Amino acid sequence: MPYPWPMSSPAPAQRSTSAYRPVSSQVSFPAMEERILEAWERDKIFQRSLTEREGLPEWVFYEGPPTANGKPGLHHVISRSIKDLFCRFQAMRGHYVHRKAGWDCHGLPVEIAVERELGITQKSEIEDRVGIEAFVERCRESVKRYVDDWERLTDRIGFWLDFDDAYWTMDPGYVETVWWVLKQLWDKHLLEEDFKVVPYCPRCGTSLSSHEQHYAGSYQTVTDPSVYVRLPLVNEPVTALLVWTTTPWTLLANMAAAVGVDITYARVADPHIDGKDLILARERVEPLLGEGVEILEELSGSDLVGRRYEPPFDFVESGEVGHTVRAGDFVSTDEGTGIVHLAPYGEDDMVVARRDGLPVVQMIDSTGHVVDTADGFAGMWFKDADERIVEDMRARGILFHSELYEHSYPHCWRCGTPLMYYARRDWYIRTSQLHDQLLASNEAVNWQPPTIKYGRFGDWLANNVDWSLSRDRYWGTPLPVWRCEDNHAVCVGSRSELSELTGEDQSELDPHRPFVDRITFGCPRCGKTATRVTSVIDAWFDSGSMPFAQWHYPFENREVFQRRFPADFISEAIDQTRGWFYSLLAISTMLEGRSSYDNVVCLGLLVDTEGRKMSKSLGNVIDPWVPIDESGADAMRWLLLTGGSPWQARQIGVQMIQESLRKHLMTLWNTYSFWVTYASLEDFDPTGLDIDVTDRSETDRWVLAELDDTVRVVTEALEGFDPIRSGRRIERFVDDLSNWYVRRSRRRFWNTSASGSERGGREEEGAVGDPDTAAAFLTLWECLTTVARLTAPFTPFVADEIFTNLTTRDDTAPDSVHLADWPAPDNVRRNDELRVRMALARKITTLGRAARTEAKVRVRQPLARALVVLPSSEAGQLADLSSLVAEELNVKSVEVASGLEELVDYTVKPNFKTLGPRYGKRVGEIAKALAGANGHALVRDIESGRVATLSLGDTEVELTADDLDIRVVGREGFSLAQDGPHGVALDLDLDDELTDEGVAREVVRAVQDLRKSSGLEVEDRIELWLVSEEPAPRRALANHADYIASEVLAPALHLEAPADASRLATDTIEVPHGTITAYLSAITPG
RNA sequence: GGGCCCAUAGCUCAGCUCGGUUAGAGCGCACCCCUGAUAAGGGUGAGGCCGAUGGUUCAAGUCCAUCUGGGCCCA
Repeated sequence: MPYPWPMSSPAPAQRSTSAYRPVSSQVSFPAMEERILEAWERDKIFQRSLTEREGLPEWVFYEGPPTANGKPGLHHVISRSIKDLFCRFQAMRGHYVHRKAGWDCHGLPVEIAVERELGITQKSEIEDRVGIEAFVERCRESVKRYVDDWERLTDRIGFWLDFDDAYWTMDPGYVETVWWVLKQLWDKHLLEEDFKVVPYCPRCGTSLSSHEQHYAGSYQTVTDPSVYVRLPLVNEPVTALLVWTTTPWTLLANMAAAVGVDITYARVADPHIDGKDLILARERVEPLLGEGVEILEELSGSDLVGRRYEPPFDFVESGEVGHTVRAGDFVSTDEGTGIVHLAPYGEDDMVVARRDGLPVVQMIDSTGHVVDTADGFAGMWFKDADERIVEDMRARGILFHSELYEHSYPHCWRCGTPLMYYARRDWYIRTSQLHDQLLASNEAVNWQPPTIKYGRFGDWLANNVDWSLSRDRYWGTPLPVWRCEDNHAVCVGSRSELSELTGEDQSELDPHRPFVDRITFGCPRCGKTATRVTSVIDAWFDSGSMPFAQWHYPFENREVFQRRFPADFISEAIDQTRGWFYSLLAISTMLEGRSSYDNVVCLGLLVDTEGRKMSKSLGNVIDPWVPIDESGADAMRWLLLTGGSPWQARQIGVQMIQESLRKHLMTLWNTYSFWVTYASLEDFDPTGLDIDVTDRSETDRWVLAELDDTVRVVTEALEGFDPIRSGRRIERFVDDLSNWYVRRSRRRFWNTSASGSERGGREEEGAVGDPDTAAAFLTLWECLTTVARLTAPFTPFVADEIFTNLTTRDDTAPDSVHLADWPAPDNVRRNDELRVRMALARKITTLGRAARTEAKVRVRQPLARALVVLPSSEAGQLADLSSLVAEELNVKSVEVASGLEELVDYTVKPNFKTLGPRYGKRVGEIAKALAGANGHALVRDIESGRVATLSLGDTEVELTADDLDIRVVGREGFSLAQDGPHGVALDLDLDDELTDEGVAREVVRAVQDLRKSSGLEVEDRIELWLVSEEPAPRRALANHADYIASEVLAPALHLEAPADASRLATDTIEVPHGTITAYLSAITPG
């Protein structure tokens, strides 16, 4: 049998009842994953993970629909992995977990991509040059363009999602449900038209909702002119109002100036122009003009109200009240001058304009350019006009001061154009009326991490403003409102309703522009022709309607909707707080009076190794296919899911993924490979084998106790949506399994393997002669199959590879780990006492190794004794495990030291945890007293079970073992490895016997090396010659010939030189007091 | 300007909910071991005033306040 086996193994579910799939310790994870994907596909494992769990309680997951108009990046992998993790976990926990895919199709991002393709720079070109129908058709194509990439990546990383039954927000059925949702709101008077100042993107030609405006990255730091302008009073030309603005272009449309009626103003001399005065808030005099400026007169705000000033530009007719001072309660003296210039570009401004009847004249058109009537500025881009406006005012002497001002300013979240605030008529959802209900809905949601709930998200809800719904665009769900010339409006909630209104069958209607725009009908109230308002709606409203619209509810699937509302679980990145998390919550609160999700895992952003957020524009996005092809999806998932808090911004690099492969997955794989290698040699079959846990060795019982603890911790952590705690526990267990259990138990697995391959006829199948060997095989098998199930939600591929292979002989086992049940805790395995004892044994071992390192004595050299210092209460714990410790340290005996008091000192410190509450402030005195006390005497008292007493001047303090923290310290000249109350010293005296044994082990090692370098297989027999000139090595060889022969599988061992050494493999071995030369050749069977 | 988050070893991160006097892991580094898991693996060690200051407390990486720096969100 060749070893290692080639990796041309068959794919998983091709079961054989006779043999395990060979496992190489050198494995290509990406290739293995590809094979498993094929097997899943072939055996329909995903479908069966659903059908086989039909009837179980549902655990409802909602997929947040991505817009597939770009390639998915690594930051998408993390959220898809998290979704998959909890879905798989809950499925194995005994739930039916439906996983319907979804695609977000509508909206500005799609339109902008198409505009770029078509070279469109002006919104008007869409209607004039391209035509709405053709444009919309391009949009429809564009959203499908990257769907393949998304499906491929989703599939490759093992995120099970039902793409065949995906919802598309552009489907007529989906749109119809959205119309139905809107109609519900209409009937509740929550959908209304209103005239407001809104953030408006002049390039896209549409207003933005507040959550779009506040979308991640939309605020950018920009430098704008900050100007102070003189507005001379008409009947008192020597005096000018001083106003401040950072948007000079708004001055073109100045309509009035506002003051606070309760603010005190001051008239001061204009420092730049002799004989002229300025008026500004008294509090602003010093910050703006410096100290020591003489106040010529104090005025109250109300004194100023009504006074007329000369406008900065004469494009706006003053009328009755234009260009006069108005009262405004929003005026503050925190910055500026305390006098606010009013223009139709601010919410506050418009309130005053409406109240006082100010002249509202738009000086900027809807494309962001200055209108024709503005002589000298006409046609300029509004931001570009700033500079010329400043110069113009400077030339006319009304500019008091100008400087550059750095501040953050909102930009269009998709095209990057600076936004304008613009007074417009738009459609709104009155979410602000639902303030309390929204907060109540949020109250019932479990947020992970919890801080979002009352922090970022709660704040957002508390400051909720009406949802600006309408967009003057083309590719979106059309707002289903028709209106006649008398302003009678009808909201249409379904296609059948539209059929009734029009008297024509509209069931086949494509509910998009321009088709819906062509539909008109007689107004039900007045009979005049009603046409649709041209707006489409915010695409966030589409995705927020998905709990309803993904099922085309209520037109179909009423029962399905009931069953799958609300979701148990959703997860997206933190940038969705104002996006999907909000739209879902708002819509379901309005319709169902509650949140549409119970648990939400909110992910942090991925940042690159320089701490910058990964984004397309920075070009620092990691292509997920690179790590997938290099290290595999499991390694990537493991790192993303367990390598740090998913909700914290994290730095990720490709080399970290390789590390996670090597460190964790390879350890697991090697352990698995180890089992399969020897189980194959032994023909071991665990099926039906049952060895009572209590009948197994201490090491077996220990590892099963650790396994049981792992099951408990991982289950609890995943129930609480904590992937990091569960991942760490799995990682630790795999490490324990590999580096302690397997290392300690290795020999038990090849106990009989020397004869295994020579057995002519196979014995009873699956029989392993030695019960201890069988117990070891079974124990490791139980650990591996259980770990496979625990890690299945994290690393679905390697878990399935391990699980299917290890259960290959069990016809009753599921065909995939993903069809298996989650492991349950087992009280028979549970053994915390043993876990504590083993921890102690490992601690002593660690100290022993440190002592060896210190003494520079290699582990192969046996030593007579290890002397262990530990509290007497622990001596019993070590007793059963001392042979294990002796073996690990290669010492003949482990002795608990007594009478070592001359060799060690003790430092005794108080255990503050117990003494603190009892003695409070006096704890310090106790510590001081202990430091000066006789350590040996105290320890003697404690060790002998007496209560130690300590005198604190006036009081006696009684101390038990629990109250003291005793640490050993090696006395000078005595080498002792120590940690806390534990210490290990080694007896370094070597007699001939020990030395000889060391020589023997050195020889074994060298011969094993030689076997290997000669290309022998592990089970090959050899003929061996060992020769030395010196007496000491010769004695060692003679004494240990049998041991050496059996260790290196040398039935023929000669302690003399071979007759003809020319064709033999050879090596010279350095040993104490001489050298040994070894020659070997393989014994050919037969 | 306001809110939230973060700051722990050279690097990437745990620990903080619930305070206990010796703060952990991996990577990297140094030295060593193992050689029947082997293009692996293991051990030992060096490396931290836990961002700063102040407070609460017998006791603070952990709780509170302020500040600094970084990030995110908002005005």
